[in-house]
Amino acid sequence: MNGSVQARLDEFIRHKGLRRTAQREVIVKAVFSKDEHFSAEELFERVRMTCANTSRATVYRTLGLLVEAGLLREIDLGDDQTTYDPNFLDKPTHNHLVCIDCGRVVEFEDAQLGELTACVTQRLGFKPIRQALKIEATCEQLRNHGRCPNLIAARLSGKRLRKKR
Amino acid sequence: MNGSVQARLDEFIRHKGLRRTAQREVIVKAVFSKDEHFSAEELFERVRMTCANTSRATVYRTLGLLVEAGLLREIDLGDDQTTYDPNFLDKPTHNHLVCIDCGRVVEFEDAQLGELTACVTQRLGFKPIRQALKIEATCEQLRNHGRCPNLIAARLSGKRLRKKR
DNA sequence: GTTATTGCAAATGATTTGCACAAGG
DNA sequence: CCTTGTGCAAATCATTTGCAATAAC
Repeated sequence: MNGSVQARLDEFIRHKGLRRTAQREVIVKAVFSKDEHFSAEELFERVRMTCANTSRATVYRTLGLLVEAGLLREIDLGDDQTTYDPNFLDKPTHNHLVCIDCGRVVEFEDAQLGELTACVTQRLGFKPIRQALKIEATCEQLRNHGRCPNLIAARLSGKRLRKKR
Repeated sequence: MNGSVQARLDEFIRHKGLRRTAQREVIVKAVFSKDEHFSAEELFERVRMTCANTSRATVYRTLGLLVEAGLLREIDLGDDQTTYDPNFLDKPTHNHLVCIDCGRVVEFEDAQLGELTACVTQRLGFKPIRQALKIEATCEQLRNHGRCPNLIAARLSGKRLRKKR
């Protein structure tokens, strides 16, 4: 899959008359090396481990490029920084549940949901392009027991804790 | 309705051992005088028309208070500033469609949607607290004719244009 | 050789905060 | 009075941008 991403980015780059660079390659690898959500700063740190000479500015610029190319999506988790989600290539229509207790993010897909929003959108006179559902919820495990080690969530993908300023 | 908001805020203020002030009253009036979405800056300007001596800081602080009291909701419209939505008292479960062409925001309610997300949430082992669905779409009118004076949208509420930086 | 790209540091812009003064209860 | 609220200006902090140097093609 990683390879396919590179290919699709190359295509995009060629199409727009842009250029392949070492930095972009490193950054793309870092972005798609995990299925975790991340912030620009976190990505910057991850990139720095591999390639010491890559600037924050280039990370930001490349993120913009990936989003424009449709390979990466910005999502809103309710905090002050933009979160990036690399999983839309695999699951183009997934949505997010955020645990208010621990901040864990659970991705889920639901076919009915897509149909429903398509319906609503057309009824209003529009053509649906994309949708984002964010559910905020509390963890049942936490209420019943002490902690929030939600097993289901652990099995699913996104599981990053986030701090509000 | 405006009166009821003041009453609910007073209750909240008393409960928390806070104080009623002229500024808070002015700001609350400005917030709930229209059903339009707004940014902190826009509200600040609106408040300034009535009451010249109210600072931006107080506007921000009061917005925080209203959100905490559950009278006002922050929503994400995809731009860089927080948008506030005063319509959740009347329509506690409404969601938003954003027209990509013109930035217009249309509010809509859908009972099925609520049931569906409640279902999904429980299936994942959580207790739903709140949800936010944002649909991004293009205007059919625009594609067929020249402009985007979508009649349906005009009839519904939120209709503020927003600028990306 | 052109033209896009990068790194750096400075700029931006929304939001927050420290503090001395004002005002609610 | 005692504590919370306010205005002001300065501080934050994520993100963007101008620019000279560097590297694709």
